[in-house]
Amino acid sequence: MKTDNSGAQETSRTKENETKGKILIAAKKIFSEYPYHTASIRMIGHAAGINHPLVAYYFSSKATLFEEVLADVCEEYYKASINWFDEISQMKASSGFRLYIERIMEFTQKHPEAVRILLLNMVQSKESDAIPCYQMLQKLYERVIPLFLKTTSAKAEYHKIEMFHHNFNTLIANYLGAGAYYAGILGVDPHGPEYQRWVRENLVSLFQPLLKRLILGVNHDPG
Amino acid sequence: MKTDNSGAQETSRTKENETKGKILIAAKKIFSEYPYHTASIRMIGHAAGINHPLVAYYFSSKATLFEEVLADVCEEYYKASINWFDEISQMKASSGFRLYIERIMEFTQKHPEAVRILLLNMVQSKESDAIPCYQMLQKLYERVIPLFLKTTSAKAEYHKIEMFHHNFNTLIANYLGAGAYYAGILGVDPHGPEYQRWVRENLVSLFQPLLKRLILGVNHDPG
DNA sequence: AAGAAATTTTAACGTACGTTAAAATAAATA
DNA sequence: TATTTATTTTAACGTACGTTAAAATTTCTT
Repeated sequence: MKTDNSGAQETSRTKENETKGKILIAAKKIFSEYPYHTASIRMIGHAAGINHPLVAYYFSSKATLFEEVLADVCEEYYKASINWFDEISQMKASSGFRLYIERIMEFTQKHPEAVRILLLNMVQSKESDAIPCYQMLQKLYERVIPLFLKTTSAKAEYHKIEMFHHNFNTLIANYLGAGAYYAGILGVDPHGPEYQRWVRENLVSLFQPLLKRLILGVNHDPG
Repeated sequence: MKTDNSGAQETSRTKENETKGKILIAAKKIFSEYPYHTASIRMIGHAAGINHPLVAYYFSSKATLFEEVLADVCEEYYKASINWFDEISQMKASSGFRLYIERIMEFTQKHPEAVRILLLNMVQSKESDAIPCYQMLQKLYERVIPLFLKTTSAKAEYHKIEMFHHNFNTLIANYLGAGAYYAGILGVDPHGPEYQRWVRENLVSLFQPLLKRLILGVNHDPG
């Protein structure tokens, strides 16, 4: 049995946690490579180096495993976000924004799972066969808005800030999560510095001016 | 046999074309609801009201059928684009852009297939199990850039115009193709006028100022 | 109307899926 | 050490997949 985790023996839980951990790591990898309905327990078992029915011993179903992975990567992303905003809180808007983009790009290169899982499962087919925990995907970026508000003390109406946020996160998610698509069009290597530079320059030049106006609360474009 | 289509009898091809047409319509629907590897010949057969092996009688493989559907929707989109640019060619930039967005939104509401197929298959898992005709997806929007250049006589460097184009098309594809995701976050109906208004207002306010500068060839933000 | 050709149906192939059950092994307890 | 418990392996279930082959049916040609 794997219930009853209350205190006492520590060594006894080692084996279980080891295997469960291996499964979670493998599942994170597979679910960030294939959409939920294409990713399979067998792939995950193979990636974890175990027999696939062992997955069922630790997770009651595929949906449960997916939920746990999703909660993991969302939390990981949220905690990183807190750090980024903390780091730029004393900087001026323009340089702070540049650094924020730098951080989010570094992070996504190291931990592409959140953004990939989002892109792979965002487009729903039918309500009936929706992926588990769809709301968690919807909250992935949404939770960051309060951090933005607190750090920047932006004066613009919430409506405008929300738009900015969706635009920025949608673009960065696509450019970093579907790099092969865009880099292919641009004719560069999706993992090379050229593409990274393109994404950075693009996002900065598009959003930097807008961000300034959001923070000041200026309504219209001055051009 | 279904080869030998050379002239002469017209009536003899009726039945074949009818069924083939039904399959193409059904395939377009299914491929725009499910990613390539999740969509199935059986689903398509069911949607077309025929036995699924009959699909194999008209299309040599699932990949071939997908390619034909993809070529169809891409051509449909490209032809529509020509009309939009034609319509706005004599207008001033700001009102022309508004109308362009209006047209692209109308079109996508009526023909969501291109944008949905793009979003559903854009994120590649492995080169090994890539979806067929991935390049066609990559060319979907790219082909429109020359139309933009010709119509607007934009003065900015190609690099900047290309960025604008990817940003605009990525956002509109996501907002229109994954409406359930964003409308869910915003708390509105993805098919209602509220959401449509949000997308329109958002895109216009983000890209309108930038477009003006692209056409004039001004390099930096005046804010 | 008879025969040939095109179209549709039925049946089946090998493979993969998520999940369950039971057997086999490893670890902990007494 | 004996035995109970936890973990892992093996085998199997029912279902769905793309594709092929062979029958059955419809349509066209003569």
